[in-house]
Parts: sequence; structure tokens; C-alpha cells
Amino acid sequence: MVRVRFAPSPTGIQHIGGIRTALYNYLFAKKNQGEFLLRIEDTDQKRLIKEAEGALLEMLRWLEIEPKGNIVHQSKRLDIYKKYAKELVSKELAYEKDGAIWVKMPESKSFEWTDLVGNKHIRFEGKDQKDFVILKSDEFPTYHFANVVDDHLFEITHVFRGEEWISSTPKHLYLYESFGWKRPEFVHLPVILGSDHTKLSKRHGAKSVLDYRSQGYLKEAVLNYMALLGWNPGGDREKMSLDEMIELFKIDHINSANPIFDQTKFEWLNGVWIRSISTKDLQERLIEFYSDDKEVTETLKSSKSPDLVKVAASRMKTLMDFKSLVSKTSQREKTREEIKIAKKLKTFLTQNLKTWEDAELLNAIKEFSKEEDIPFKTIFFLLTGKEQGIGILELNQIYGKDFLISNLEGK
RNA sequence: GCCCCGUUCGUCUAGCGGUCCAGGACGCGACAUUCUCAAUGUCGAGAUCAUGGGUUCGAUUCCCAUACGGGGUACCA
Repeated sequence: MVRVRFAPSPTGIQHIGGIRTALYNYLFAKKNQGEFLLRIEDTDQKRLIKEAEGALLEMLRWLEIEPKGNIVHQSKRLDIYKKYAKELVSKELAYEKDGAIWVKMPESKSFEWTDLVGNKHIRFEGKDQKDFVILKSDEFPTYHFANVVDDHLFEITHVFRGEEWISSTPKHLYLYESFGWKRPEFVHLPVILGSDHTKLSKRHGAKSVLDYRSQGYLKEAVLNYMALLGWNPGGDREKMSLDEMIELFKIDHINSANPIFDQTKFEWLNGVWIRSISTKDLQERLIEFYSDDKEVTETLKSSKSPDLVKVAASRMKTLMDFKSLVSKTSQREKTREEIKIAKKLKTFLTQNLKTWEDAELLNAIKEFSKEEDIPFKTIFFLLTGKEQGIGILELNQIYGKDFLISNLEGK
């Protein structure tokens, strides 16, 4: 049976690359009817950040890629690591120095494996390897050690992790060998780079998945875009739901080159998802997204809400765009000239229109525009209060005559 | 420096020896639609497949070298 694990260290916020690793783990497990576990590698006492784990769980919960079973904390398993470390010492494969336990790396050996990303053979020579610490002087294990011990104890079959671990894989291989344990398959994922071709970091803007949520991205889009960075199902397929990704996921379609995060394409994908969910669903998500915003919440709970959501959907890239789209307040004040035009327009419309039905209104606007030689854009602004956005007729349907007229009257 | 990995349009990528004078998507441009902006549809520009050597009847696809990019080189993960 396939069993994988996501093993982050709670030393900071998980950036998008970290969560992508979780996603690939999840996809692979689901695809193969396997298990997906979560292990917190909290072995670095100095760099530990206590909010990190909660944030991580919140991300997984939001994205609905939650692990199975109990969460393992390495900090609670110190006695286990100690026991195994001593075993290596007694086998004379490790030694104590400066209060820490070190593994002696054999110079004559070579270490090789076939990495499942790109299905390539990787080989390191023992002479390039250095002895390394497995148990620190504070009695905590190092990553290399705790990771191997736990992967063995939990019978992990496939290790998905960032490619920054390739160089230390020889250490891990040697540990498996020293204990006589069967080693797992390795799947080293290329790291995601920013637009300047350097590793994603704070400088590149919002990096946490939670940040994307608060910026109005849909979880479907986040999942979809993360999956697409470095993996594709082959062919032209781009938009995929989680279930579809599970169905299509294959390790040999993971790329081994570093992808660059493209904010613009991500936004486009988010728009695609916003347009593809139902109006009712979108409305619910907007209600949740704007739960702290009284004004928008009021709008969203009004009877006009479904219509507004519907006409706003095609104009949104993120949920954040909704507010300005449906706001009733004018985008800017009218100029003196515009105030004059607005007065004229108001008189014109109130005198000529009987029903205020769309066709009649549109004709009147066109006529006014022509007769007075006023550009349509100006009329649009005067009637809607916006330079651009939801159409006059759409607003006429939703808010009606009074709203349009009041825009002509205000400043 | 040394070790490891990578390199197809600006970006994400398809391609796994002939189907490729390289296909799709984002972005960009044009047109259509049209009450603005979007959305949508159609078309277009954009890659001598990093460079140089091989192998082969034939290389984007296989091998080597160079260049460039990324990663590692901690009692951090």
C-alpha cells in the first residue's frame, strides 16, 4: 500500500511551494488509494514558531487536502531517536563528539537512487560526503535522522519533498542501509521561483496560501494553479478540480525544471473559477469573504444580491474586486462641466421616458449622446457613478430608475 | 571552489528518433459582439527547441563538452 507524508517544519509560514508538496503527496495518495499523513518536524528549538502549525492546519483545511490520522510531532519522540542513535554507536557506525552523535560517512561507498521526478539516476560519491550529526547536544535529532527513522517506522513508501533535499539524500540512504531498512522511493520536486528567477520569498509579495485566501482567491484556483506549476496531465488540459487532479495525477508528468510563479496567469485562472461556479455558490463565498465588511454584507444579503453577483462575476479576477464593482457610491466627484451635463440628461430622460424599459432607456441615451455631442463614456459615468463596470441597463434592471437618477443628482 | 539537478515562445507547458519549417494556455496585438469595462469568439505576432560537437539514413527527442540557471556544501530544515 502507498503511504506518504507531508513533513513540514514549523519554522515559518508555509509558502506556496510547501503547500504544493502537500498537494502532490495528497494527490498521489488518493490516486493510489493510499494514506496521507502529517508529521511536524519540530526538531529545531531555536527557530520554532508557535503559530506556524495552526496556520498550516488552517491551510490544509481550507484547501481540503487534510491528512489522515493523528499528527505526529517529532519533539515528542525524542526517546525513540535516542535509542536508534545509540544503536548506531554500538554498531560503531556513529560516534560521540562535543556532546552530539555523529555518523561516520564511508569514503569508499557511493550512493545512488532513481528519482521518480524525471526518472533519473542520481549518484553521489562517498568521498564527497562528510560526517554529520544525527543527535544534537540538546538531545534533539537532526532532520536527517528523525526523518529517516520516522519514515521507516511509519512505513512511508514514497518521499515527496523539495529538491533542496537531493544533496542530503546520500545521508539518508546511508542511514537506511546502516539499519538494514528498506528505503522508500524519492520524489524530489523542483522549487518554485519568483519572476526574478530566484527562490520565492517575502519580496515576491503574498506567499502564504492564507494570504491568497484573504486576497480573494478561490481554493479551487489555488489548488489548480499550484498543481500546474511543475506538473500537467499531458495534452492541453489546464482547468481541473481536485477530484480531476487525483484522477489524472502521475509522477512521471512532474517536470524537473524550476517553474516560475506567474501572478497574471494565476489571476486569470482565479477568474475562470469564479465564472465557473454557480451564482449561489459564488454568493456564499462572497458572504464569507466579506463577513467583516458591513456595507458589502448588507448588499450581499439583500434581494438584489443574486443579480448583482451574476453581473459582477465576469468582471472579477478576485473576490476583492466585488466591492468596488457593486458599490453604490460614486467613484469620483463630477467636474463642473459634468454636473451641467448631468442636469441636462436628467431633464432629458425624465421628460422623454415613460416606462424606463431597457430599450427605451438605451435609445434615449443614444439620442442624447448624439444631439448634445456627449461621448458615451461620460454618460456612462454620470449614470452609474463609475468610469467602467456593470452596465447601465444591468443596473437599471437591478436597482431601477431611482438609482440612475440619483447618480445624476449627486456631486 | 567542490558536488548534484536543470535548459522548448516573456511565462506555464505539449513533445518521450521521422507525425514539428514545433502544438496549447497566460500575457500582448487586431477584429467580431457591444451601453462602458469585462466576459465570449476568431485571427495574429512570438521559440534558428541554450551553444558546440558527436551517434544515426534521420535529431527538439540519445551521448559528450561549454555556457547559463537552480539546489547543496550547518549540532537549520
